[in-house]
Amino acid sequence: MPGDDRSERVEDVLARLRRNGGRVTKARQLLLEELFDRGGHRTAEELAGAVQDRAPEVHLSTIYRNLDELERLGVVTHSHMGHGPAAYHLAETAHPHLVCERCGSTIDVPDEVLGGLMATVRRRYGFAIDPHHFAIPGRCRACSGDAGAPARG
Amino acid sequence: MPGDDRSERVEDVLARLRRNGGRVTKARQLLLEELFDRGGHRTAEELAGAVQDRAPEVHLSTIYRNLDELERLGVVTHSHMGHGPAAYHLAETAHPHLVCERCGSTIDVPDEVLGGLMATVRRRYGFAIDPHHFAIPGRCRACSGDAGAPARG
DNA sequence: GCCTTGTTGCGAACTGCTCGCATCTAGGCT
DNA sequence: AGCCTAGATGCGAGCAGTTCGCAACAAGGC
Repeated sequence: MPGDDRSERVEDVLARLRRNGGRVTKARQLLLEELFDRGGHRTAEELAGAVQDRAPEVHLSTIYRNLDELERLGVVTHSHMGHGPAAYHLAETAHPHLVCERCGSTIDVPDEVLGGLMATVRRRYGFAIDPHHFAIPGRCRACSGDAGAPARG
Repeated sequence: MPGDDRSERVEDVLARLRRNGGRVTKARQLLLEELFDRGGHRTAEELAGAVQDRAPEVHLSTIYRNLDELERLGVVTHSHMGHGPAAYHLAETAHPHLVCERCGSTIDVPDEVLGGLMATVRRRYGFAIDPHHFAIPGRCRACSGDAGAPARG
């Protein structure tokens, strides 16, 4: 079972939190369990929903605050996926995203796909791209095939 | 004077608008003049301000609606520059942007900088990147030099 | 000039997120 | 076990950016 690994990791983060003068609360525990359990990208709202299944009193603003805190600790990061809400995920599993502007589907790509661009931009402009913070918009295979009416501007 | 050229281009768009069953209104005229006159990237609010200098009654929502309309006509596009408001500009002058997450400065780069990435992603995933719709975040030369406290998360 | 229909001004609504504040509680100290 | 204090929470209000509904308005074909 990877569950043990999971709770070990959760404990780990909670310990780090405590060492930094933070406290271990139910909201934090549940949020971390969610994050380590299911991984993937989830919006703050989705995470709040999942946490609220087990502790309905946890407020969305608490989720945001805790995600912020965890981001400061380097445990999670968020990426902006197109026009909608941001997606949060474990920092260690971060990777660039392609998101289709028409159907909304996302494709996870390995870091190395951006390697060339990052090198070029660093060389030419001294600019260090943050490859995970934003999604790369465009049209997926299916949606660039049919030139039909766009699903959204 | 490039003014002649400008008003010619404005007339052109207005004619196209009319041909599509649209009407030429003061708000549209002024907005187009702003866009063709100064170019660059400007937020809806900035454009509204500029238009309102000459016609104070023009409402921000009218600016949004007209920018939408002009986008549908292919005259303007918008890009999302980091966390703030969107930047609108003439479609013909669109180009990718690098924006520094720390100091907010932006660097305009030529399309060809993204050429390699676009080719790779098209080949590997059949995904057609829209290179202008989102800014590429990271750290500019100055801000990646000093590793100091980030100006924002 | 008239009429039709696209456009406008206005404010209210909406989304995604942040803040202020009174209350609560984790957890170190005893 | 109980106390205390500072961090965390719940809640609602607030905010930025944008969209919407609607009655009033006006462009431009007739």
